[in-house]
Amino acid sequence: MTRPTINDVARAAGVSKGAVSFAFNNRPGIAPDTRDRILETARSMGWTPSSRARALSVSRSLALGLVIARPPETLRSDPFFPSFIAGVESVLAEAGYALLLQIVPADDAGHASYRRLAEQGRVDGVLLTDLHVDDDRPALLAEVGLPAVIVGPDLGEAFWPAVGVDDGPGITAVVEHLVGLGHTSIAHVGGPSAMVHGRSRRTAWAAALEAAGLEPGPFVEADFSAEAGASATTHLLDLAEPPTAVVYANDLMAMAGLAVAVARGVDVPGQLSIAGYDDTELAAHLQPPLTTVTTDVIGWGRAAATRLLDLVEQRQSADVRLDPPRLVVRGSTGPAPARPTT
Amino acid sequence: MTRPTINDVARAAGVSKGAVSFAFNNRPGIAPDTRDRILETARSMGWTPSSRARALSVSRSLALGLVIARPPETLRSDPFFPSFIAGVESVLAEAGYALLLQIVPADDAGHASYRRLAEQGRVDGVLLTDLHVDDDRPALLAEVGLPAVIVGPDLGEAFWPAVGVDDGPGITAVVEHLVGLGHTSIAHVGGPSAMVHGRSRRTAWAAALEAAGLEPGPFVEADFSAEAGASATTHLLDLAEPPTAVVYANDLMAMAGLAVAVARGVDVPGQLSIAGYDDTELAAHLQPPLTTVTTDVIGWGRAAATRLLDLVEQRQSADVRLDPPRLVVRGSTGPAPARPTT
DNA sequence: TCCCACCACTAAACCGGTTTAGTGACGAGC
DNA sequence: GCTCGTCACTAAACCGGTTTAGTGGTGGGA
Repeated sequence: MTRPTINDVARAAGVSKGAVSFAFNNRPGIAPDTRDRILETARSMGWTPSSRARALSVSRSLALGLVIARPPETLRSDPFFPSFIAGVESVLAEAGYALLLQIVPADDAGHASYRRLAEQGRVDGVLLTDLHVDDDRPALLAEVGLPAVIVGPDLGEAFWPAVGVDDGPGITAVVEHLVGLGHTSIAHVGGPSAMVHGRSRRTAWAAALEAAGLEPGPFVEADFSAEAGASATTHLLDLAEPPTAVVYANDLMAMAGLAVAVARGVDVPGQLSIAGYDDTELAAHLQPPLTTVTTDVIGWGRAAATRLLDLVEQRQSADVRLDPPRLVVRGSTGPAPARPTT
Repeated sequence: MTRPTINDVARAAGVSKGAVSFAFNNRPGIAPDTRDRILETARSMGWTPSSRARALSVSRSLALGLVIARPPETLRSDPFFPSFIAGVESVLAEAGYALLLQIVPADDAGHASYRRLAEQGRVDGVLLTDLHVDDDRPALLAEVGLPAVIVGPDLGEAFWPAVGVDDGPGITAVVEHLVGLGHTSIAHVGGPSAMVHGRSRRTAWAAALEAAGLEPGPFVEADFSAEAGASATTHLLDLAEPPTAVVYANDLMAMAGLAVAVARGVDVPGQLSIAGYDDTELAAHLQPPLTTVTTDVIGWGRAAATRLLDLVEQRQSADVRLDPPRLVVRGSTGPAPARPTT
């Protein structure tokens, strides 16, 4: 009943365990028919090398880590991670690696988790997400000697390579779309400016407005949550001169904002155009359906995993090109109203 | 630079490596002051036992597995897993275990993944989610000798223990709430009847109607997706005698259904009451806000992890009581219209 | 005083692979 | 005929812990 070991296979095939190992990792020094005999014996006994033993002898864990330091509530509605992980997984499975996932309270941004993973030698490298503007995790990882790949736009100054689509062009496309519809007062409800993807979207929004020769519209900093999206929207609609269009940093805030507008009797898109970011499943099924930006998150996961594997296995890695974010126009955006909403 | 090993610590403390191991796993046979000296030496050298080496010598992986066999698209909007995993994680971290996550295409329900995890000895046990009515994974896991805990309602007949709140009472509460509002034609848009949590919700709905002395309302089988929720709703509203209330098996379908109703000019809740299940973050921020059912998913994750740990460590495990699902009444449900919608 | 039990600790085996050093057989070259 | 190199393989060390068997010293009881 107990799993066979390499010794059992060696004995059954009448060779030394070294030979079995050689045959399995097809290295030279084993005659073709001996190799075949060994592999066939192993197959018939149902033997697969124990990753525990392998990990110890090759001094690697054969596992990568992903630490998500966030309160689970904000994770519940995040459309990013499942797809991202699926992409990561598809690469790791092929390479014989496993993914270790930790979801921890946001307290210390997961520092303790990273430290533990490194000290215990649980993983050979980690993926770094949700990067903050002055994130000290890269330094921490450099200190404990854990290779990492930053998931998100490349900041240039980083210790580690970054993989990710720049979200700027997506926001730019949204703004250009709205400008094309005649809007001149385009607001932005952003994520926390302490977070990289909060800041980069805001920057792109501001830059696109400037490029179009428009005044910067009103900006409200929120935190990607529905609650914050709703109150930001209330705030915007209460302005003396409310914007005719709002670009939200994610779908969740946009959807909550849409509900607020509807509840106040503001016609969308007649009086107010609304755009999100993420292309959540629900976005297409709202009333009106939400104009938003879609990204190839699975491909992103694949790219990040590939890059990190190259890093831990000390391979040279090719630069991957990811599909840029793509604007999806739906019913929540329309021509600017003839005169400002009253 | 390279991590110290137990040998380095032993040498530095002037003892054998066995003594260091004893001190760390506080077993008898080490004098208190010797123990203190060893621990202090280890601390000052920053030594932590390598989980690779530990795993090999104790013949356990010190890791549990979670395989999610679903297309990532349907996972994107699933509010369950992040919270669930957070709960699991909180227990595992304390016990020194790690969580191995695999998200794989739905092809073979993850059979290959389970087999691989077992053969390679990657994990000591797995959590089984998304159980199908005639699921063969329990048999597979029994065959490969991998302990498991089924996440979901206990079916009684299973090979392995099950942990999870019964979702029946939640649906029952929704139906009773609607009956109390005077509804007599209450429809259900369910999940796939091939899935346990699809079937159990439908059964609860039918039973609650019968208990209230009502005719079974119309039922549409869907697949938990927004798309399916929308078309099911269209179908229901097209009936000669449309229902005055619809109970959806999850929030996503309910929200899509709500949008369909609004688009058709059906007043919610004036002409049609709508209820979901999950208490998604967005539910409270729709217009009208969605009546739904909330569950303590984090506690659920904790309970499942605890149970599985007890199983792999061969401990007796106490039966945990989970908070039952709780009805959250919001604006999408209201008194039944005086006469059927026309 | 001698014996025994017990305590604190060490030496070595073990987990199951990978990897290095070494060995015997065989053929080629001078 | 002897040496050398190569091939196919084996024996043993090694990864870094845990665990078992064994050992020396001390105290108590007869």
